[in-house]
Amino acid sequence: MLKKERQAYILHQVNLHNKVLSSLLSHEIRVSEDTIRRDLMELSDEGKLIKVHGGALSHSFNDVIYSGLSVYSQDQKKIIGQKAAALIQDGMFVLTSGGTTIIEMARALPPALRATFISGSIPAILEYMQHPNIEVVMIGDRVSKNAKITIGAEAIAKIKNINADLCFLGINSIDIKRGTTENDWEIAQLKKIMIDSSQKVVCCTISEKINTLQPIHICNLSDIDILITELPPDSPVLKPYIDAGIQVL
Amino acid sequence: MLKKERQAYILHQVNLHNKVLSSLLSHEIRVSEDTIRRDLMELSDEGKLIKVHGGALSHSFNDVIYSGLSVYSQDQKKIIGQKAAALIQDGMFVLTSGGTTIIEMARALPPALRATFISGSIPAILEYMQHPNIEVVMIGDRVSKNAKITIGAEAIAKIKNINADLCFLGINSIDIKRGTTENDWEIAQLKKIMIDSSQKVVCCTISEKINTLQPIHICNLSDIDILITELPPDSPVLKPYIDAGIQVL
DNA sequence: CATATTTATGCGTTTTCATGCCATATTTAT
DNA sequence: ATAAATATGGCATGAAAACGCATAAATATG
Repeated sequence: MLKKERQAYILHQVNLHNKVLSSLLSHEIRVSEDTIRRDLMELSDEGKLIKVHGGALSHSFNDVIYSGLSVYSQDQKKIIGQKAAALIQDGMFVLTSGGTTIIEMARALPPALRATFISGSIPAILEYMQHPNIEVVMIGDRVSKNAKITIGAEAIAKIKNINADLCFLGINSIDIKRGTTENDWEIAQLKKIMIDSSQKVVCCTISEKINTLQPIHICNLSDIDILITELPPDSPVLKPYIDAGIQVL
Repeated sequence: MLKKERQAYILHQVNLHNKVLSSLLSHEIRVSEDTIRRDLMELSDEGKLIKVHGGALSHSFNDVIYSGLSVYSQDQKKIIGQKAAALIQDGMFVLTSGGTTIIEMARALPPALRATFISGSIPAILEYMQHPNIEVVMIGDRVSKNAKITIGAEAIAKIKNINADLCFLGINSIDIKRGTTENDWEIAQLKKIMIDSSQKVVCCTISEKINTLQPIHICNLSDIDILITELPPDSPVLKPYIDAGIQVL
């Protein structure tokens, strides 16, 4: 069998099944795995497939995943994300909302971390999926196209059954008197339940949302354990929250 | 034998078999391999074939096998997507698996369509979310990073409670004897349940996957109502499936 | 017709290519 | 953490190609 023939066959298989395994091909074509690997390498160099450990993937296969997410990462949110990620330890069950700060948290997770992340937010789930070692659980229900999160009775019931170690909420408003507030009723319900279902509640927000209000109440300051912003904890604007018994990072 | 004769013979062989081996030709025509090589070189210079190490290939070989497939199969899938999308009517509840054909179906949905789509496939959900009028429901559970789909007991239980009008399955193997098969156990389970939970079952696949087998059984042909490929329904390869009582589009 | 000249072919030698094998990293899964 | 699978780079080997050269047949030339 000619080299080109073999490569054509491989390419055919890749396009057919979206993936090939070196070991399988080697056995099938009866050449050494070295040869297969060299072939895959060449085809990969020519851009005809994507080489991965153990075999190769078709290009169209991998395209799918990178489609939906183009969050412009602000430095402030990156800082918040890093502080938040540092709280998570191996083995934890972590419940999270959606939002850009949460996405940044997901990106800041150390690769070695082994934990379970539970969320109804599709962008968040997409980020968690990139991580090599964390277990990802999606809360199902009706999908809100705006918020890109699953909402509804089903989702709420599901979250109620969870007992998480940590809950990360990206919030849009926090106020010393009224606590955190929302402008979407369904999402407010979800966040309330998430708070109830977690041992510790962490709120993440950029500082400009501090001392702002929205119509729908989520929780009081007393329900919040940790508040994360991009500011250093001794910033004056955070003082009232520390005084209210919240740990500020 | 004259040189021209020899070259004509070689060319004939190339066009007939899509490939020739220098060694074989040399033996066949009883000239030295050098001569064959020189012939191949000349023919290659004239653009009549493609010289490779060990022999030569016909042009059509490269055209068909190489450049064709990746783009071609995308087009094929678009055709499938359109046929599939045409089956859906306002008000329907539609259960779908993941896979590239399903994605194309999602893209082919008419903007005015009002229906409810239920799936555990994240790429599929992302597509459905782009649509202005359809309701999207996500099946929750553990996320399989490979398949980008939610899998597990929870997901299965959820699907069991659904009674959908239509079920679209992107399948990787269908065979006249064994029906449809899978190589992932969890996904096979999901597909089985989806079939049980739907009035009508539609299988979508490019024709290359017809009459192929994989290890895990999903369902028999009798469970399938409609089969969609990129081929016209009267293609010979589809005949056995029509005879088996499947509606082929 | 004798003899250059071109063309086609084969042969040996040297290079290059394709492939397998192995020892050692690296990655992945358990 | 550990075992299994996979990757990497070097090396050996046989097969194919390239190159130069010799030869012989075909063709041209005076």
